[in-house]
Amino acid sequence: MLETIPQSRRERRIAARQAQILDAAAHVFSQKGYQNATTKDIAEAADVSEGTLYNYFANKRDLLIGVARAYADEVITDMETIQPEGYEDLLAQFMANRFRRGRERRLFMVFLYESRWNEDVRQYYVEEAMHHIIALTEQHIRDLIARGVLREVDPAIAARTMSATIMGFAALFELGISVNHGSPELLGTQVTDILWNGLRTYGKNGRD
Amino acid sequence: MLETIPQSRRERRIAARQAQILDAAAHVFSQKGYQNATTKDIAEAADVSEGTLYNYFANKRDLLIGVARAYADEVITDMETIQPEGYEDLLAQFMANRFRRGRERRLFMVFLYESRWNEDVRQYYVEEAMHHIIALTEQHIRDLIARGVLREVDPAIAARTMSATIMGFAALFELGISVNHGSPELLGTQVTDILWNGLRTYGKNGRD
Amino acid sequence: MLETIPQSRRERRIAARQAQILDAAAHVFSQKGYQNATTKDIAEAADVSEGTLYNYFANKRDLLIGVARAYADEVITDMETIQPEGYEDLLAQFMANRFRRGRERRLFMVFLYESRWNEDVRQYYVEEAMHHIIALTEQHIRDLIARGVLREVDPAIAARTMSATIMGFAALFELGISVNHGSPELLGTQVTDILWNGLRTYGKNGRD
Amino acid sequence: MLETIPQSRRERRIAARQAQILDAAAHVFSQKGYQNATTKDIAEAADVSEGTLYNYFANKRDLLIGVARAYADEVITDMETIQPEGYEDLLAQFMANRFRRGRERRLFMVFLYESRWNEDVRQYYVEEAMHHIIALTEQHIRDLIARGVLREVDPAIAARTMSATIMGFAALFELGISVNHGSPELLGTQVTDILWNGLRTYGKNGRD
DNA sequence: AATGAATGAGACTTCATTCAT
DNA sequence: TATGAATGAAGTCTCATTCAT
Repeated sequence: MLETIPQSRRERRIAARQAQILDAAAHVFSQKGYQNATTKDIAEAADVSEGTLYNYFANKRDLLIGVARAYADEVITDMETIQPEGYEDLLAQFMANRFRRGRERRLFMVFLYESRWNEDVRQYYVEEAMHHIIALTEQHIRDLIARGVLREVDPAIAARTMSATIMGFAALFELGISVNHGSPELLGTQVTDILWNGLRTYGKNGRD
Repeated sequence: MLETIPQSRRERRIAARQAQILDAAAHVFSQKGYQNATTKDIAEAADVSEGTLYNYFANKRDLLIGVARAYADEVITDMETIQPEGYEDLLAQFMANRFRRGRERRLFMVFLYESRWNEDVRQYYVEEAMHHIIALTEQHIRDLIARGVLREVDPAIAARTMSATIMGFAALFELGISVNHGSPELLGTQVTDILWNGLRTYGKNGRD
Repeated sequence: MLETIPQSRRERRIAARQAQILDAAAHVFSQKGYQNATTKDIAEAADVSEGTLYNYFANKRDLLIGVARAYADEVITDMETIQPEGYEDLLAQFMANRFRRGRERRLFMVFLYESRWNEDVRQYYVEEAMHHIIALTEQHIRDLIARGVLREVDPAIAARTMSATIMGFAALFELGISVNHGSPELLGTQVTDILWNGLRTYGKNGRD
Repeated sequence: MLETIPQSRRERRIAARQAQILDAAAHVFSQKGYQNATTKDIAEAADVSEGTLYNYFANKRDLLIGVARAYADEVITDMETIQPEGYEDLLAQFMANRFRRGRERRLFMVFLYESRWNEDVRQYYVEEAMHHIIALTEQHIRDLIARGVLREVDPAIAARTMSATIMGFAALFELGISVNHGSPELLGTQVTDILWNGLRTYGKNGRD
């Protein structure tokens, strides 16, 4: 809630240092996961000493929470800036934005996993980011149904199905399981096609 | 008769003890994840000493591999015993079988995550189980397309979409994100409905 | 002091089993040293179970002592059977007998080392075998001096010098430090030549 | 000036701490041998925590190598500083320098033994130190033969005989086998006398 | 008497965290 | 504020020894 621009030079320096450390932590976590990452790794990546980490974050877990929070903010912003006209390729755009970069996919996996053992990660990542995304998606779907674009599915179910499919594909990508001849973008289009056909009405957008 | 069932009392005792330890390990891993689980935890859950673990498994990683292998076998058997007549609710049945129990869902998440850091888990779980499942699904879809039940989607894409959606829902469940008024079975049905509609043809099974 | 021939079949069987285990232990100790050798190694080499070892020997240390005692007996017997006429090549013969086989050299090193940490090994190997050998050598030297063959060195010093040189060469051999063009036998001859020249008188055997 | 002496205070502190730990390790290894020594022992002797050991050495084996290397350096320096005029009592001086202190003798035994199981100890101690010593000795002997002081023995054999005798005496000392009425210095003189007589010519230095 | 699975003490090692400089 | 050496709790793993079969 203190999301204002830091006034003093001191505050700006602190914020910059925090961001520098968080970025390093995100990098290391995405490469090694939370447990395998050492504070030494993170300090080296951030080009500070280990001791300095503890001047900005209470402990290693706090670093993970910081990364999760930043990631959640980014996801929400990303989601909200997708233009309403793009309803049909909502998934495609979101997938492209989120999972084009391996680092984002891997971080996503880390949060997904660690939120089971870490209440705060769950708080920041799951509660805030994912619920937010799902709520937005649900609203979109509700609108589309009202406008007759989509058939009358349960919007809650539909929104969760979309999220689940996206998450699942991120995992498949990370596991190296994917169609060999498809780029991320092409894949996104094809997946969207299937889900979209599962959801839409068949008056105006009949099969070709 | 001589192949599958251990002959001597000694061999039976060893197999039983191995199973006992693997079961304990599966339990602990599903509760704590791999890294948070200690060999002490597992030994206590198996009601043996820590040293005994090492009479049956080379190291902690080997325990995880053992659990993954057993899980993979189970998944494949499960998949193969689903009756062909149940094509339409293939997903529903599989989801119900696999993810009705929280322990299975949680183990699935553990394997999904650990396979990134552990080549053997990837080998046993991803390579053998998931590829197998996807291949089977792909074949089912191919058949259904040939019989005109499904429209002409790319079977590879479709099979992966199904897997991704199932995996994603397992994750959502674990995260506590799901429709509050739905049982796993009802959920499965609804999800299936969406995907099914995204895949089927619209001649005989047109919308009502 | 019970060095009689076992009467009953039972006693003979016990003695045979003990010998079998001791031989295995000697083999393993010579290959791996005492600390690196495991009771499992020894049991496998002896083709018995680990438990059986403990029916014949109180503990692992007791196995080492048993091997040391047997080795000491052998050394003493060996030493005593060298013919008196062979005075001049006493060293050569003894070196050849003792250290021709790598196993003997390596066991020697093991006893030498372990006797520092193990009072019983010191007792059986050092006290009994080495003191015996040195005493015998000393007596030989005393005789040779009395007969005018050797010059009037201190027999105690001379005997210890001989032992030290032999031991040292065994070590050099094990370390792989030796003259590349010499066989053990040739080496023995040359070493003997040097020591012998250091000890003998120069009336009848003057330099040529 | 910039090479041998650490510049900064930090580097000096690190070097001092390393030396402190190595000294403690040398002490413990000489008392207990390598295998019997625990990292706990060494940490206590160095008056640091066990964890601190691992800030300076990768593992226990690395500590042994560090001690061996320091010892080897010391031996070589020692050997090289013995004055050429002292040819005749080369052994006596070297023995006195090396083995007057029990700790040196015991460490020597530890390296001798452990180099069989530890490639790096062999590298640092045997390859570098012992080969060096033997080569130097061989050269000395070669010179003495050329100058007619020693008779025409094989210099390689003679050098190895000297080394072997010294090593053997170190072992005898450790085993408590030695002439009871002799000091190390007197012993050294007597041993030298024997070897010397075994090597020298008999023109100018004939027996009296 | 023989077996070998079970035991558990204790070894080595890692690493998040602290704190003197 | 920054540093990074020191810490020590806690983890994994080994292996001599025991004991029920």
